[in-house]
Amino acid sequence: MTASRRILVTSALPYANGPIHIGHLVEYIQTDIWVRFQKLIGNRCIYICADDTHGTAIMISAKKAGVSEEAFIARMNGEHQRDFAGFQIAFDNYGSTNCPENRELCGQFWTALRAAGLIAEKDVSQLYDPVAGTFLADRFVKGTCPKCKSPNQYGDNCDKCQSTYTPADLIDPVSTLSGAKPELRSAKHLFVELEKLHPFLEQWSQSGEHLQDEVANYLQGHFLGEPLRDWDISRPAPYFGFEIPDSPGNYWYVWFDAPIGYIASTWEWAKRTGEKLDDWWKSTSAEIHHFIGKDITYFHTLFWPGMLKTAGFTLPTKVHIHGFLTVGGEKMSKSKGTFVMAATYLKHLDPAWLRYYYASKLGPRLDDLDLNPDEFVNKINSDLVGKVVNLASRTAKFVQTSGLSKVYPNDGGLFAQGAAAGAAIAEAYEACDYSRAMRLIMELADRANPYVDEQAPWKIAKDPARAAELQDVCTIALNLFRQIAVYLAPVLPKLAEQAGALLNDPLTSWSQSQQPLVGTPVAPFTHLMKRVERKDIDAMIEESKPQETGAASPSPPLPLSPSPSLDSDAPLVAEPLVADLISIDDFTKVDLRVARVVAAEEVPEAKKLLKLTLSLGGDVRRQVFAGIKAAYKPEALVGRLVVVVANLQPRQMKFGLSEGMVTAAGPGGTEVFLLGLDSGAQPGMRVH
RNA sequence: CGCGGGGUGGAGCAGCCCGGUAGCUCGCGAGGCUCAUAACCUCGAGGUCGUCGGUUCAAAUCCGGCCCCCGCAACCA
Repeated sequence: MTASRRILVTSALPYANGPIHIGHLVEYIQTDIWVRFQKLIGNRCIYICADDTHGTAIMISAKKAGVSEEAFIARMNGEHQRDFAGFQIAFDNYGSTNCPENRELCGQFWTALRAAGLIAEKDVSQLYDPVAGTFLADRFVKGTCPKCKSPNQYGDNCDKCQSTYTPADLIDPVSTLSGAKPELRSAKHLFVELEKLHPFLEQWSQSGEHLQDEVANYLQGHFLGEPLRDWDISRPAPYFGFEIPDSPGNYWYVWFDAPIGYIASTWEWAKRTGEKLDDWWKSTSAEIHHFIGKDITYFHTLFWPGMLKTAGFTLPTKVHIHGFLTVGGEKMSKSKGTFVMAATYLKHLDPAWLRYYYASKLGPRLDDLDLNPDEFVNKINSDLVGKVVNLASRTAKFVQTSGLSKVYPNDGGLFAQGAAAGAAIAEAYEACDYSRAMRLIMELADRANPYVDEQAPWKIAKDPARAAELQDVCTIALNLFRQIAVYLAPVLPKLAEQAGALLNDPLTSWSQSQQPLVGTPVAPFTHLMKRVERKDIDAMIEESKPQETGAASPSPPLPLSPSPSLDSDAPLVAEPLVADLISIDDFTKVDLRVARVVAAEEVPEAKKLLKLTLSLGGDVRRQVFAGIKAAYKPEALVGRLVVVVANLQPRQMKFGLSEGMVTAAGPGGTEVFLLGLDSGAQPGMRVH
């Protein structure tokens, strides 16, 4: 804490295709706490973010909503900003990747990449789906591996022989979107030859300064051990994004312009505040800190540093990567109501609770963070309400008229002890080890409450002759409270504000934790924080269950009376009806058959698969691997009838050949519902 | 042998880098207090620190083998 640092902080840009949920908030709360901490200790720190607005998904969503892309992302931007504000996440600028500054900067990066000889232009044949009217991304194409001839491989690599290739190399490709046979269309594509930056990326990522150890390790093991593949950064029209100036008809892939959005948003901020962009992005004295989730590690630790390096911008000082949110030990689930939108949370619960809860569980590493409702209630009520806030609420009223003592009384070293703890707490904040910081802070509260108990101000208060003593005791208790409020200010800005108001001295600086406050008046005490009630959490989860999944449209609550016509629309939202009509001939191409499960067994090493042996009548047997392990016990399946796609191309899987597909409804995981048949059906019967 | 993280009283965690009486929060039991949002304080029960072996005077802590759990990846045709 010597000379003030200049720090630019970003969180990942949320995609403008859906609302903010409590999983997103892990990152924004983590980042906001770090930023507030930096500001509190006197560093110059700005927090930059924006909506990520480009790409095919946005196009589709806008079309579905019947509005222009611009209107769609504008509305989403408003919702996002509202949600973030609700959680006291305070950006210095919140922009959009669809802004003129970003277009301009993309051009700069592009020019630099060209000049550095990193852009390869290749006329390649890409697969185009004539039915869906779009080019096909790798994962939407399947076919036979050109190397080992394994059938049914995805477009970019073969899981049988591990070789990689492009989708156009596949033999007999099929579009997974429409099932149509893709056409080969020749188009110019633009690639970044990342391998040319290999030495730099190796050095940068392995230096031990910029990445968490396990991340550096991961990169070394997964990518840096072999040549880096060219990165295809252009997409042909139609595409919502920026057209590439020297390549008409081609657009920058969303992942090209998204991180540049960090700079564009900074630029907006700079214009507004009279700052110079280069002081932050082309400066050796400014630090850049990115906070991201582990899912986008690749982009931020390889492509992005490579792009920055090439274009002459400041490299990230540090990329802070966090894990995902689980709820009750499981992935967030829409059907279980644990996929809670930010707006839904705010309807039921106090944002400060989530901020503190996340803080108390966040460490400096990539572990997933579990939100456990019981623990949530517990932590908030006992830590915040029972310990911290209680210090003020049990003493403030005794000094409402007298104010704080003029001289700080002898407290047996309590305040000094707390002040001394500040260094370790600050260190923990700096290292993103918030759980440690919270632990250290709670130790202070655990020392303060026994003090109050010992002094028993409520007894002193009964004797008017001991007024000075009473004032002293409460001065001490309130100072200990204030000290804790300063330490918690990055996490609980509102509490810090309230504490400042209570003692008539706004909390604005970490240094206020080092000096006791004396002689100020004390405002009438009002509740600083409510207790959490379990029923509020339950109500929130309940509300998140049925129709809350509807992306942008705030759906009106359904009537409570049960009515068969009022099924939830969640499944349709998750998987919209297919618009393209098919002919009866198309349908009859699919040979659906009744089959009897004659054997079902676990595949021990497989996580999702059961191995089924099906009888299609007579002695026709099929071996099928079905992804239903989480939903069905093998013994429960033997003997039952299922509907199977009998003429599906066999697929070589890790554990054997799968010769068909068992039909089922549901999103997957534990929610898989096999089709059944009324009694009388016989194996081998065709389904029409 | 795909990569990584972890197994410490009922729950969640700290301690492990730098070996030496096993600690915190919650929960539980008993008592106290009554200022405070059924908040607060004191005391107590409860752990052979996953397992086996090695190093050492001494191992939760260092080394090796094994088992189990969780992410990612791979297998929901």
